[in-house]
Amino acid sequence: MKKSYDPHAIEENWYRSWEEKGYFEPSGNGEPYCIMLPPPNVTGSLHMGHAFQDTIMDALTRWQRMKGADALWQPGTDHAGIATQMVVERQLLNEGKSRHDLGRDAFVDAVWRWKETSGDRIGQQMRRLGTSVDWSRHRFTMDEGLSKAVQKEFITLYEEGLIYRGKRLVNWDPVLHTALSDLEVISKEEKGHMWHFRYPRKDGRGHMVIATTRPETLLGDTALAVHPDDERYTGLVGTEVELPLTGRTIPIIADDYVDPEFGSGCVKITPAHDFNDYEIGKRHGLETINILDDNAAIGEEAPEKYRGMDRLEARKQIVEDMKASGLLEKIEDHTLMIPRGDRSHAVVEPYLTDQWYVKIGPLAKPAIEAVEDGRIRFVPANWSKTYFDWMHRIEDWCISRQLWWGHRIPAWYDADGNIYVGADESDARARAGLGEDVALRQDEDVLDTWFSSALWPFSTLGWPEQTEALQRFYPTSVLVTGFDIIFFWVARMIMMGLKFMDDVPFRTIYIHGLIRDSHGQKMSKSKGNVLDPIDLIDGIELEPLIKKRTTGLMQPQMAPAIEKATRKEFPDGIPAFGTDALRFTFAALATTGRDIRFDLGRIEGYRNFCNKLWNAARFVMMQTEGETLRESRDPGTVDRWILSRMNRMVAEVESQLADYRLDLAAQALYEFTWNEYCDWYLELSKATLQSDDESARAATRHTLLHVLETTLRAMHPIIPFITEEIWQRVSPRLGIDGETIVLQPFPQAGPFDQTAESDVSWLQSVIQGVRRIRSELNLPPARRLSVCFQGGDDSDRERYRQFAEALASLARVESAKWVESGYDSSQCAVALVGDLKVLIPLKGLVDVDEELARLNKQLDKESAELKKSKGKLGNRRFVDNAPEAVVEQERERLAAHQANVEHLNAQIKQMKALR
RNA sequence: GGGCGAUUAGCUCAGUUGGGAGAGCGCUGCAGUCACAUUGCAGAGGUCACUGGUUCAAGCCCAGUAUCGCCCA
Repeated sequence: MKKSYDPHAIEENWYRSWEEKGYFEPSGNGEPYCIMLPPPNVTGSLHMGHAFQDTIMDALTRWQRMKGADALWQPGTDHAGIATQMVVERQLLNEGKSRHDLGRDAFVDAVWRWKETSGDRIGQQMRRLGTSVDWSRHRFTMDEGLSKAVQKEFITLYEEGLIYRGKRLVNWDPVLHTALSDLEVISKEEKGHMWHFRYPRKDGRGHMVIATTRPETLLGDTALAVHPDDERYTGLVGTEVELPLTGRTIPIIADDYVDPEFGSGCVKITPAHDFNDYEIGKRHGLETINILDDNAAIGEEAPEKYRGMDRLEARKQIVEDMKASGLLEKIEDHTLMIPRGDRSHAVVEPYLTDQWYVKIGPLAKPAIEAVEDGRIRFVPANWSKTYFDWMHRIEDWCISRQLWWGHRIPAWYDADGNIYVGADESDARARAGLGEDVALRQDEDVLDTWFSSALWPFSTLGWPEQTEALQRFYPTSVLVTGFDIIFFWVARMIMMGLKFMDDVPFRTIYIHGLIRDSHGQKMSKSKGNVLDPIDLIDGIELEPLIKKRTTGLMQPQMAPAIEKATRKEFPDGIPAFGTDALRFTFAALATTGRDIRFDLGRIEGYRNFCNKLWNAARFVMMQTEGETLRESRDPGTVDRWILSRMNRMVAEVESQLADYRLDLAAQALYEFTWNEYCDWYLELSKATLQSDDESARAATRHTLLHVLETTLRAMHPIIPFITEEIWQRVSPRLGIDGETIVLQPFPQAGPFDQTAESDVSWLQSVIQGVRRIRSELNLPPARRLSVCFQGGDDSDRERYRQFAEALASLARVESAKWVESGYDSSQCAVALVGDLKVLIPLKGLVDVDEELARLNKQLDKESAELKKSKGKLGNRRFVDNAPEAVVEQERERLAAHQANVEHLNAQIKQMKALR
């Protein structure tokens, strides 16, 4: 084995071998266990969020597979309607073409081609991460089978009256020319203005003042509204005002919606361009005048002067014109919420169009109940509140998108606009009993991508066919996802699962946090703070990293700032940490919090851990090469100790994984491996391996291998590569035949050995006592020391007999002897282990003052503890009320502190006498 | 305005039914042929945000305050 852990050398080939040999396919035996990969964008690439999530899913899947479950991790990709279409359109734009130049069919072909050529990039990256998905079952939302599922979904819901077509205000993206669902619109505060305008009263007796943030909508006003109880306007309701610049007059109406405290208490109503106004318009039977076109420029229904102007241009002109007419009262700075499309970042307009909707109420109700009654469980449980909060206020879902890339809506229209729905045109005719003579044209629009991914947990398993896989793996075991898509995706899968499969899509929803950068900032291309998981695995030099972060920016002017920040944060680039270190880091970061800061220090630490493991294995291999080993029938205390500690670790890992606490599982593995196996067992084994006791040597070798092999299996779900690499070398020495650790059984915790644990704990205390004295008195580590033991009982003597060699080797004790209670310890430093005093004769080795300082420090500590204990036990109510065990524990502590204080006082007195 | 969350060592975070506050990183000192310097040994470092309450006992339970964050309107 190489002297240092070199991830590159060992990760290279294992994945290919695992995949080729089909280890990741369900075995067909055992309890079904299934995780659905949340499908990434087919043309996307792996980011930190994916890598984090994949690590969690892989750890769970590998763990279950090793436990004998029939484990399926189902992979696939999503066609990501808008995002993908935008990418291809942008490419066309580089050639000076638009999708309209190509036409629909050619454009869709172009997207398919790009999907093929851009390749399965994310799949390749997932392989680098070691994800144990069953690639042979890979699915894509636009595959034939999944497209059939979408058609069935649409037709069924339509026929049950749960899908309808309606003219409604939608969020209109004027750049992408499509409707967006509420969730695709991001509202943020931006600086703007509040314009105060005068609308002249028709009776000529003054004017009404209204305030607006969007002057251009004036052209579409069809009323002014005041609060019915607002005394200022009581007599005016029902009268009319002139709508400036249009030659129209509009009524003043009364509606509760108006806040009389806000502004003048009078608001303009533009039903065609504002969601609230639309509702008011409906209540009062107001006309809706659509003044915009698809580009959000002023359209046909507006006064001729403004037609064709962009909305912002029109805004300027209207303000000018109002000013010129003396109708502009004032302009104030104002901060307001601006809605933007999450893909195009264009300001979204409320816009009146025909769209398809899912009537959500009947679907939401059972979906709420499924979580209420525990058929679905959120982990952490608190997320159910977020889910309920949203589900109780959910509104009908706009599912049509004015795009070309996606599942085309399976609806046809005749010349009169009647709707026919079916799997294809002839099916639609057949369902309606319509002859061939009636001409039909298909709806131009496609369905929201989430309309297909809502079916993911069963469409990937073959639905609507009743496949074996569907029978076996639905409902799936756990969904692993981020809280940011609880509404987008999770809720919709639950609704559709219950609707079409009559059962929940998953039993558990494990919600993990979002990975942020080391400063807590969200990682984003525009901020230039993204980390590529592959760069953490392979490493990257500073210059390529800067180039990567500054090319293809939406705002190229940010490049210098990004470069500067990158140079500062990664002056030497990013070293290669390897996949296992990255995965261990993700596991360790998988706490219950919602934000996760990713810091390079962390991954470096876990890379070091991998190196530690590597070198421990190297040591074990060196010690066992060509040697006999045999499992002892009567293992020594130290062997029994490490086995007991190992069993505790295994039990802990098992229970933490079952609780989705990968952080605590990782911690248990880390602590056991480093702080117990390496720091103590390996060190203790060195003495045994050099002893004359052949059978003890053989037993120790066996234990070294056995504990390592077991630990490797416990770690494998989190760090698959290094564990496989080492296991391949270690397992033959134990006579284990198996071609891979992937399919080995997960360890089961054996019994704990309390006696061995206490014995070794004693040994550790003695060693640490000696080491502390050595360190605090600046005695060189290499100097061998003589020690004397004083006090203690038979068990101390027995333990000393047992551990003399270990003590010699780990504490560098040259000789040790027992002395009587009357022994003059005035020239000794003392360590206390229970009733036992460990004396180190100093013979002028050390400064008396230093030793006194050391003793006084200890005395202060002990005195403080003693005082605490005394206080507690002196409290009648504590003694009376606390459980007996707690009181007893306190009494023991008191006694120990008491004794320690006495010993230390005596020692200090002797020391002082020497001065 | 509604909902959710956070506040613990210099930093990032664990802390289970209430019963002597922990880890990693960083910091200080010592250690260079021995599995590993990607290391070892030892150490320093805490008003558990604040106020009040419950309790024999509160980081943990309850009420309130402050600061910060996320989601929704």
